[in-house]
Amino acid sequence: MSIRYWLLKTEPTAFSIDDLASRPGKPEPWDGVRNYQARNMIRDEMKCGDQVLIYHSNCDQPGVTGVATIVREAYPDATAFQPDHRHYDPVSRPDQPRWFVVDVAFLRKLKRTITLAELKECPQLSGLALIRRGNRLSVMPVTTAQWEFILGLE
DNA sequence: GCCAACGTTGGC
DNA sequence: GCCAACGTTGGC
Repeated sequence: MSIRYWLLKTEPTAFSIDDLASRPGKPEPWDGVRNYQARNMIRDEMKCGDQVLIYHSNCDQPGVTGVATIVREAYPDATAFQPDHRHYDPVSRPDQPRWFVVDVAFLRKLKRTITLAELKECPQLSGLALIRRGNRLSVMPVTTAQWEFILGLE
């Protein structure tokens, strides 16, 4: 089975590609995902060696900013167990976790941000969940063709 | 800051 | 199980 490709959204004020780049060799748990569809992909489908596009949302220039790779497969999201944490979920318990993370490691930052506006104009990406109106999914699969096309825009 | 789109909650 | 109310996401 060959590797798969994904896109992960993050708000750069919370965690950005620069944050990831500043911790070379230090994997980061991709925590805080609280959506079942996204959770299922994290828990069931993302594998070590898969590659991910890092996407910045809710910022001046929404778009793809970098590339990372998965270095640890799903394990429980510890932030859900912490009452003081922004992502605390009392229903998720250590003996029966509801939310999961994978660890991602920095690969590279793109030379420029490939903006959402730009991606929207590409008919080759019409099937990508990101550009569908009203889309809120924070984790989504990217096909090999979409992956190569997006990085080809760099 | 606005607001459309979407997901979740909870009364019934 | 329905669905209105509410909260969140996230582009603009």
